[in-house]
Amino acid sequence: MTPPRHKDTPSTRIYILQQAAPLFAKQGCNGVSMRDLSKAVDLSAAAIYHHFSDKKTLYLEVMKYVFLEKTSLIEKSIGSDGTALERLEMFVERFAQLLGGDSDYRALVLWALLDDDKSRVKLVAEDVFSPPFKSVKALVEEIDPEADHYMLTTSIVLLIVSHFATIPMSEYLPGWRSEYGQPEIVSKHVMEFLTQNTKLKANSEVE
Amino acid sequence: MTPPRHKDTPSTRIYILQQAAPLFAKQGCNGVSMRDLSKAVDLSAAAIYHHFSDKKTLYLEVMKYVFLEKTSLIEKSIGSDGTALERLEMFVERFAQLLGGDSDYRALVLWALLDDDKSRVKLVAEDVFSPPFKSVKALVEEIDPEADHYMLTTSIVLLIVSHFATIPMSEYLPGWRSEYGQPEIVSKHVMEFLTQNTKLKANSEVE
DNA sequence: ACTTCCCAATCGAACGTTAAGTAAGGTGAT
DNA sequence: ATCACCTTACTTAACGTTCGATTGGGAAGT
Repeated sequence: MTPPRHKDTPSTRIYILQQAAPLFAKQGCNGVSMRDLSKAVDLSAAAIYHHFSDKKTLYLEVMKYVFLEKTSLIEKSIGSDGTALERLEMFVERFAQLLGGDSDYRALVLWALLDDDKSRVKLVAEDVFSPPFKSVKALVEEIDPEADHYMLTTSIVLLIVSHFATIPMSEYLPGWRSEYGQPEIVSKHVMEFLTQNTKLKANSEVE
Repeated sequence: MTPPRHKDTPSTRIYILQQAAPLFAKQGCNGVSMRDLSKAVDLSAAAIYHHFSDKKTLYLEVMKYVFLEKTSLIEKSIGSDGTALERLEMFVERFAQLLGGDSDYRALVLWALLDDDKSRVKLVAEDVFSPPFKSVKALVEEIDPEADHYMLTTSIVLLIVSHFATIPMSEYLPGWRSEYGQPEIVSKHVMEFLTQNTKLKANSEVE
């Protein structure tokens, strides 16, 4: 793909963000130079500075772009039809699908976790992850009012994220099979893990 | 702490590794320069090259040092006394204690996951994580012969790791309380998550 | 319609800084 | 006198960023 010069397409800015995302995902902010990036977008480094004030800003904009685009999909996946448990299952499946299909996304989540810049961590947490987290937590509360909702919600989300995030290393662990990287397998496993939990199951059977 | 010059203490090499670990944990390999490191050890940058051939090697040695030291503790924590479930619980507690008490360790695990250098990922996976992973997997097999042992083992380990690894971000999520960072709370939560799973519970009750 | 001007967008070149790594030599214990 | 260990001074390359010049399309004036 070539950069949109002049009036071809509306925004070179977004084109840069899109090309930068996989680079930052693979190598992190420090691992990508403006020259690397300029090659990827087929523009001079100076041209990039016309659209972004500096590298840190660009990196943050990439994060926002990738996260806001994808994370809004997650929230939408928590529909309003069916029981709370069914809706949770729907979320688990869609979220696994999203993470499995976009290795940039899952890598950027890890980079965000390791970010040395506290303000950037805070921004990502509050602006990006808080809304869907709240939604899932509400579901969990509905399913099991007695549980520690924060802990339980975190566990559910982290189980899915980490199964995908650890793929690069999992491949070298004893017993790995390639299908473990498939979203359907992961979401099925996580749901079994959850629904065979008596706490969760009690409310949909005993009552 | 000052560097062990000449004959003060046996090994400057290990002193360097120890001082480098927290730096690499906080900023990653790319985020730490040899100058940063030389200030931290109060030696010239050139002196470091007397002990390590280059930065990549040094980084790998730091990983090995931190991981091998700590991970051998994990394997030892999987004792041979008691039922398989009791031994699993012991592992969960000790592992949580380890992760909770050493933020360098948990950050370095994440850095290892994001490493762009495949050979380094492979080395860490095979030399460091495979042995304890095998031990835990054996426990899981004993507890529930029917389960997908790989998946289940991964989930257990990842639940613990990720609860700690995400602390820097979790603090900004709605509902966070500081005690969620305590190892006892995390291990208790994980064990509840596990033992209330009918699959696992079935074998210690129904049979 | 033609000229004029403007400005976003881009470039190559260069800035000053910092990176990893090297060279050559000094010091002190054995 | 050797050798492990450390120093200062250096090289070379790459970094983020800035500069001044150039381009080409759109708006405005005539």
